[in-house]
Amino acid sequence: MDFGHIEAKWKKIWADNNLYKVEEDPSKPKYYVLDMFPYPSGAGLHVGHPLGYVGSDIYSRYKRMKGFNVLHPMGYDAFGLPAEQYALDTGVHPAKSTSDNILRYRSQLDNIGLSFDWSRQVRTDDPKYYRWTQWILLQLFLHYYDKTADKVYPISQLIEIFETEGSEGVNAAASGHDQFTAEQWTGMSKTEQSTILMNYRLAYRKVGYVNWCAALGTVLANDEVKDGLSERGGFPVVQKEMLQWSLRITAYAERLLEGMNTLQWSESMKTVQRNWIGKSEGAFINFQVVDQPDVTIKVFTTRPDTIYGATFIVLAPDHDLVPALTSAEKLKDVEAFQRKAKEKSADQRMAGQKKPDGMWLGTYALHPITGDEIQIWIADYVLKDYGTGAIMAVPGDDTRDKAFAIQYQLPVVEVIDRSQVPGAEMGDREGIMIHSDFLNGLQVPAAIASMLDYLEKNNFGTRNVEYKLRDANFSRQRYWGEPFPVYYDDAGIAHAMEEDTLPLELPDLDDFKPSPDGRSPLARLTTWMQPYPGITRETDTMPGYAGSSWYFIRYMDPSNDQAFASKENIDYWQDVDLYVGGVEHAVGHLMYSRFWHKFLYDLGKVPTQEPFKKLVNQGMIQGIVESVYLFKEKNDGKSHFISADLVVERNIPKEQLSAIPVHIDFVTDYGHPDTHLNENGIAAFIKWRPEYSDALFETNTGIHHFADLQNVKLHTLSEIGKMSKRYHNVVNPDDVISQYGADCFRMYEMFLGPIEQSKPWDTMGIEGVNKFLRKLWSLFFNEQDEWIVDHQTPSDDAQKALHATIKKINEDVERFSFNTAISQFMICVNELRKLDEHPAEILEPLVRTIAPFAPFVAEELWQLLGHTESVHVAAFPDYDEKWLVTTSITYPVCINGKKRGEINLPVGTSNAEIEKAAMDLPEIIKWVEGKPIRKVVIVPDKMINLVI
RNA sequence: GCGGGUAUGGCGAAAUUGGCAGACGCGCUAGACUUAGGAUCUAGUGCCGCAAGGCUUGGGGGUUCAAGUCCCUCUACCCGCACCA
Repeated sequence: MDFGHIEAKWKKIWADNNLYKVEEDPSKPKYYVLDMFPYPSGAGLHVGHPLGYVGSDIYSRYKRMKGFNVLHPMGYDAFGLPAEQYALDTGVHPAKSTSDNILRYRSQLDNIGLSFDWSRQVRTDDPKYYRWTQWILLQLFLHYYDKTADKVYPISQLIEIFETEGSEGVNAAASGHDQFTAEQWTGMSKTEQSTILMNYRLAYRKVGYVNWCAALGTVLANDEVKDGLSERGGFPVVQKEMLQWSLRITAYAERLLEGMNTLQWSESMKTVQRNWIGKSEGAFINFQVVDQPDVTIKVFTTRPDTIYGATFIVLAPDHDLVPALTSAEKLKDVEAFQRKAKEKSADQRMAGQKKPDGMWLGTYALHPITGDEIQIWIADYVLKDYGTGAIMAVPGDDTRDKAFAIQYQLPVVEVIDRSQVPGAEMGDREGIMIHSDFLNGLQVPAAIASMLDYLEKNNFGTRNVEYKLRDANFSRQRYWGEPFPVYYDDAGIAHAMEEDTLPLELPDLDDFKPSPDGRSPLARLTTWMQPYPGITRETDTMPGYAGSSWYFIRYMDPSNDQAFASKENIDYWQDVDLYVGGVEHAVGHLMYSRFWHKFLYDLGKVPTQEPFKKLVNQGMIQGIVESVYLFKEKNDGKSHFISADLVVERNIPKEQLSAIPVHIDFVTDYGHPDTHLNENGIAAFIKWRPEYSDALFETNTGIHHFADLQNVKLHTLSEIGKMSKRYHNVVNPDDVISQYGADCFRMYEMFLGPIEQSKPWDTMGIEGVNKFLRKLWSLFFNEQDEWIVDHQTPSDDAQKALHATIKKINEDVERFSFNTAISQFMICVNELRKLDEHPAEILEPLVRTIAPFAPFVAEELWQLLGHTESVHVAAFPDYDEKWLVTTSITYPVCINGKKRGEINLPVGTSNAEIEKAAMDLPEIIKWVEGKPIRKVVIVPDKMINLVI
């Protein structure tokens, strides 16, 4: 079998015939299988990337053969930080490097034999594409969200309301709560009006604290920041006040939460999104300030029932009311505290978790119910941007408040008795209220309800729902992204560009480096920034997730220049039936896409509320990281390596050693616990890293100098880790394919284990799949390479093997269990080889069954079987029950659940006969030893159990 | 700390509804063929035991005629969020 020849041949024929091109066809049911499109990074694909692609490809091919009209497209997420960062690293213009990388990706993807309809390819950096990204952004800019109707309306409609009724009747998602009459509105200047409208637009510009990453020279969204570092590159991120574009995703918080209930996503994926949205229900409660009747502090709490335990108030250090609430004698100290708090990085604040830091403002508030005077504090454990930035502290039932109260010796009042609830802890919604006046004796949930009613009836507060979800920052001070289709007039008022002037193309720029001062590279191009007097363009660009938030719709109608996709095509393809991609997009891409999709739904542009019905998260393929140990400090001035087994033996602390990742091609037992460098390996290592040319190697045969290596085995440290250039363990699919063929590569990736699971790339097992493919081939050709398929009548056993396989493959593919499907193929082929039959009647449907998995070999065999049409447009075979029915069943006979014998009985034997036959078995008689049988359980077609 | 997940041979794993645990593959062992090999084929391979047999799905307990699967509990590891009021 010459797979290289076969693959080259069919790749060409498929491309020449547009085999995988798909048209809208109302006569067939549609099915949309989508892969997350890749960033075309310079590193190319490694064997981990195609894991999901192969899975979705098998499913697509299977669905196609099952009669579905399958949309299975691919494209490139070409804009954004990764592409630009690569361009910066290499000094090549992003447009060029991106195009080069795309060519490389394409060739790698083609090598795997993926059935993408390339005529539908999209590139987010193509002006024909980002024209519509800009168009959607404009729609966001030109609409606001009405919370009463749960719908979006044009901003022009909001202006009409303001002109006729003022802000009174407006219940919209907004940044502020402006209150004005119609007269006041019409009396405002254009600038004032524009500022107010910005508070309502779904895409808006606002001054605020943002995640500024100086090393990357740009602002980042919350999901792009991990533990105070940028997700990309791991650079420090600080809070900086800047004028920025944002998207009002918070308007959709509740719908994003609710929509999840209809989705077939993994529980963990849904949980991550739910946590990110972070809904909590509770109440705002107002606290009057003593001696300042016109000042109230509004706190948010989810536990209004504990209000009798509220013994002090805590504000965030940067809360707006702090200056007004600080007494004269405390002013200096408070200001110093505020400065200190502001300087603290995220890390330091986390360290402060154990030791709360706070200060009394010197003033008091009135407890709304008891009328007690309680102290007002600031503390860094209260965050400005959650709730109201102020809390009522209940040290009796909140661990943080309690720690704080102990630290500063503030009063503690217990309000819940949990002595009757074993295992319940502070903060749990269990127990009985105490020291709480009319709530006393109530269970916590009842007390919450009762207190909410009480607060609202007496105007002490109102019910409220809070979300952790923040509006998404949408400005990047970078070159490689979509320009904003907006301009500013001389008054600084933002205006939407006219739709028919789109796209606003990204100008060519040679110096695209970010600037450390936060100005976008585009600002250097003054002729572009100010094309006409009185018009200034936005020089920030959109973030990476802009183009990826809607690309799946563009595939439905990729070359449309009248709309982002035609209504007919969207109505036909509807939504993505199956989306395959990595878990790393849990809160970024998947959240933004759902948000944009819901917005487009509200505009009446798409027919579904959710874009991705079913989501499968493929695992990562990990690499084996091999390292050699080097002592960090040895006083002889030489590098001193030590074998990993000695490190364990002598229990050498890891701090004294550094592990240096090594290339492993020159080592014998790749990836196994006893992996080592032998003499040749060490020689190769020294050649590769000449700085170690006079190193010493300590092994269990003593200390060796490089010059006199003999019988040396330097054991390495084998760990499972990321596949990365750094660890010299990247496996390129092209290399695997050239050695074993694409079909073998595809099947092996699937055979490795369940698709959702992460697993190390272990080359040992690939031989098994390779062997299987050769065995498959040997059903068609003998050792002399002669065609041996005949037209004899197949045996019943052969029929049974085939039809059992078809049935199992059907079930396994439907539930995405490709590893078990491949096992079944192996069983089937072994069976047929044993039977030594080669009937076309069996082999023809077998080829069709295996075609989604091994498209090249199947196609070749299909042609050899005399077909002129591709196997990939043939029908997936149906199995025939008649070959699967059995005439007799072998029952295991158990005594008390333990198998003691076996009995073969014809189908349809009555229970009484089965029972009698079982008890007459000699083994059973031996085991029963005449003891009475208490009970006989017969599970139909399964087993017989006797209870003695 | 909160939330989610996982745990099965030497290894990757299977067991779809509570019904013969370990399919399939790797590795290993023995044998055949051999220009002596990282090829191919055949057989064996969970553990203990000479055997009969016993034990076995992270540990402990429970429900059931029957538990990898259901319930309780403990442990370890992985992932996400993290002063969210």
